[in-house]
Amino acid sequence: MPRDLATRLYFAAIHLIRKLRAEDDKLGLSPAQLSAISTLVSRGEMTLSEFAEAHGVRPPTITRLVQRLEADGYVIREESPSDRRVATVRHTSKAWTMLERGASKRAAALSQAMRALSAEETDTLEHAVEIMERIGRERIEPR
Amino acid sequence: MPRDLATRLYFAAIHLIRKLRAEDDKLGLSPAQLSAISTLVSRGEMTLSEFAEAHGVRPPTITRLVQRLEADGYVIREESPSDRRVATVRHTSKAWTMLERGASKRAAALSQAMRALSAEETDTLEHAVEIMERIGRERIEPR
DNA sequence: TGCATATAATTAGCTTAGCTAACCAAATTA
DNA sequence: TAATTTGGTTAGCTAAGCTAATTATATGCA
Repeated sequence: MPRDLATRLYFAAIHLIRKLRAEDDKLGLSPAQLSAISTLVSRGEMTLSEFAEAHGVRPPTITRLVQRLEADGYVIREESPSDRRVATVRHTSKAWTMLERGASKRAAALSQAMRALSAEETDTLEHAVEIMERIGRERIEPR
Repeated sequence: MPRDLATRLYFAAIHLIRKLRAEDDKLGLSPAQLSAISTLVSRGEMTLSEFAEAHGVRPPTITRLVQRLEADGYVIREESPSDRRVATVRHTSKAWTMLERGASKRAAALSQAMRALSAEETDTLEHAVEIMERIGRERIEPR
């Protein structure tokens, strides 16, 4: 197994997420929908192109995702008055409420594992999450 | 945005992964295939049921995934001699080589972000990854 | 022994998420 | 004004996930 930090972080993140996915099923949202909503909530209103970039997918994928999320009441689409080609999206209060509800489910699912952590380990994780959040927001340029 | 640690860790992990996904495309493997291979490599030979559980999917999904991975030369299936219902899987050297190759791609993609980290932040991340790896291996019981 | 039940995996058939290519409509530029 | 560029959508495909039903082998018990 490759041992560089980037790779270990990557696979640790993947496996952790796959573990928790079952919990999210109970919210009635797919992983992609949940991830998209969390991006929108943390970054605020965006155009569809910006949303696609932030979510890491191609435009057609965002078009369909937003159609679904709008139909389900999690986001609102608006046409830009200045440029009629452009559409913007923002989240609804329902989206926020849903994330809150999911938070308690995930916390419950992780509570056993989390309880076993020392205060020092919790601090480490806390700090690491800040770093990961920062990296996750950065743009990685294609080569 | 909900602010408990479990949720922040979860979304930070999701967004980080989605960022790096484009890199993995170049390996010619889907995220699910890559994740499955990394699980198999780190845990060693397993039955299909165990593999499904470890990978976090239902049996039919593993059946198809393994068919694909076997056809592509990343895993080998074997029938259990003691119980003819059971099949086991293990990874090939090709799987290992591919992970190595992916590691350098990811490292390159992250290098910009990683270079910006202080030694102390790298340490924090290193330690946090160990914790995440541990949590990721634990079984989360359904309720 | 022999039948009933349990277990491991597969097959069938569905939905969602991703992609590229092709397209439409609005904005910009020559 | 015509040509080009840009933002988004449509069409059509593949892969990954699911549940329900099926097949084949093991196990348990009368």
